[in-house]
Amino acid sequence: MIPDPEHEQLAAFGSRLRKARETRGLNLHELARLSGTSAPALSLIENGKRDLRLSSLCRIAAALRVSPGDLLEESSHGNNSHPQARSGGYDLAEYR
Amino acid sequence: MIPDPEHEQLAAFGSRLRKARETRGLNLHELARLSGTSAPALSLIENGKRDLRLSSLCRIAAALRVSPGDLLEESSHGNNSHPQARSGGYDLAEYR
DNA sequence: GAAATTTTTACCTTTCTAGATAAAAAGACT
DNA sequence: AGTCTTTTTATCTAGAAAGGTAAAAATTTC
Repeated sequence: MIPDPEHEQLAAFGSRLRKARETRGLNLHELARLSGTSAPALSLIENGKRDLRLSSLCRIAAALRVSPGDLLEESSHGNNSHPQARSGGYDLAEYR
Repeated sequence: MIPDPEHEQLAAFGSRLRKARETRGLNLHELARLSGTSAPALSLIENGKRDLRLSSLCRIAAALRVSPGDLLEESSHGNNSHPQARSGGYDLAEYR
């Protein structure tokens, strides 16, 4: 059930998605119709309780008229801050 | 079987991923070990033949020391060109 | 405070990601 | 040519995404 550093990522993604949707003035039902992802699924995703496929992410982003990357980075509207600041949390194996 | 505009997105993602991996001088086996996604799966993903979960995308990006968004936008190394240029192709339902 | 809308949760089913393993194909090196 | 490395493909299995539907919470509106 989502190992935790990942849950953090999904939660952050979810809140950006929610913000983008609300900016658009859409409710879950409307976004569901536009994106092809059901409203219950969207609810889970926005709350960081469900993982989603890249293809779903792209469909949702298209429905919101934002680029897929905008839903992954901070700020939905342009501002590209941290160039290489790895957001932290992740600590996999090291290169060698 | 991936509806097609999506296959295009996945294929584009895959080639950016491959480029990023090769830039890092990693082979599939090494990236598999670093990311937790198996080499066969990575091969399918890089060739646009398999969808992947957002959580997997984030793990892979972390293993490559790039931000997840960098694998979705053009250019794997820093240069953030087109701010809002919707790449085109998508044409879902319209707002109303 | 009741009614309507929106969101969340639950249950069920189908489909697909993803790992493991192995084997085949492709490339690289001597 | 033959060997080693890297990548691709195939098969099998487990587990999770995602849709549908419906019902329960939570918000909003009158």
